[in-house]
Amino acid sequence: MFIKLHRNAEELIRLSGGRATVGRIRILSILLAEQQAITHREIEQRLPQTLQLDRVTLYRALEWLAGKNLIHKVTSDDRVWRYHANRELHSHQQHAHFKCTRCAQVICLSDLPIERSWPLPIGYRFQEIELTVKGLCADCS
Amino acid sequence: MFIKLHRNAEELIRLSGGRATVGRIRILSILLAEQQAITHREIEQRLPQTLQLDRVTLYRALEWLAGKNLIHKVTSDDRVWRYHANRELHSHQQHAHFKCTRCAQVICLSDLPIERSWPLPIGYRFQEIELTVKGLCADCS
DNA sequence: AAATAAACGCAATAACGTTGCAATGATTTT
DNA sequence: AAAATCATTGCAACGTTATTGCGTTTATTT
Ligand SMILES: [Mn+2]
Ligand SMILES: [Mn+2]
Ligand SMILES: [Zn+2]
Ligand SMILES: [Zn+2]
Repeated sequence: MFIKLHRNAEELIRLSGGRATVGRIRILSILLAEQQAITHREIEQRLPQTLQLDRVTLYRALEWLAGKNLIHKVTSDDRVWRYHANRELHSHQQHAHFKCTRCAQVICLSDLPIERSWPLPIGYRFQEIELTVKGLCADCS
Repeated sequence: MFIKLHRNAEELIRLSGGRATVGRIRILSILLAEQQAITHREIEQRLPQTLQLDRVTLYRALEWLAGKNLIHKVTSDDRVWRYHANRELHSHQQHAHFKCTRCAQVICLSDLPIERSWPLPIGYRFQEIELTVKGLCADCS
């Protein structure tokens, strides 16, 4: 299972035209294995003891993966970025996220596509939308 | 005009059961005079030279005002809080915000009420929604 | 005017993320 | 297989936003 993700991750990285380093592969594998959007810290914790990366390296790898559209970043009111792998659905379609106000977990609401346009004042140009539903997750409610 | 806001601010503060300090009054006045949501820094800049408050005091005053529902905080992808006075419309109705991706200005889309509920996975409980439309403002587009 | 508790200012601290630069290592070329 | 190349890494320092502790000040009540 995880080995498969690992290979998949490596291929995705190569196809994006970047160097397939152990770090990048591992990070992307972790994100592919995860269903929720997780923080930099959480990714760090999921890295095996045998492969601890520097904080900075992790940040840079994530930035690179996001730039290649292999993952996306989710903003949040706690000022912490969360990262999530781009499944087929995600990559070219905007979607909403849910954040638990108690345990802070963030999930993708993949089945919640957002209309592309939105009524704005005159002269304003629409680019994208960021939507976070807040509440209690199943465990916390 | 501004003196009126000043009185209004003072009254709102007293009605909320807090001490009407010069700082709080001034801060709320500034937010009442502003149509966009502005940052801590921007509020600081709008304070008169004769009344420069400590950063911490400003943060605490804003927190207090938000707790009393006289203002609301807007989260953003630049990790900076923006603050906006609660007009009648705002206080009891959720609304969306717009952020310019070029000049970073944030405005309230007051006329864009959001449905109270939202379809969530089983077991999840809805509390509130945070919606930011991003794009270019009239000046930047 | 005195008493009281809330609010303030200052300094230190926390958290998240970024930048510069020399060392390393993945990939290509020979 | 070895050498060359340059993207990537690790480390240390830095930047920004926001928070906490604590002694002092001040708005409000008595
Ligand atoms: Mn997502
Ligand atoms: Mn608003
Ligand atoms: Zn939860
Ligand atoms: Zn703009």
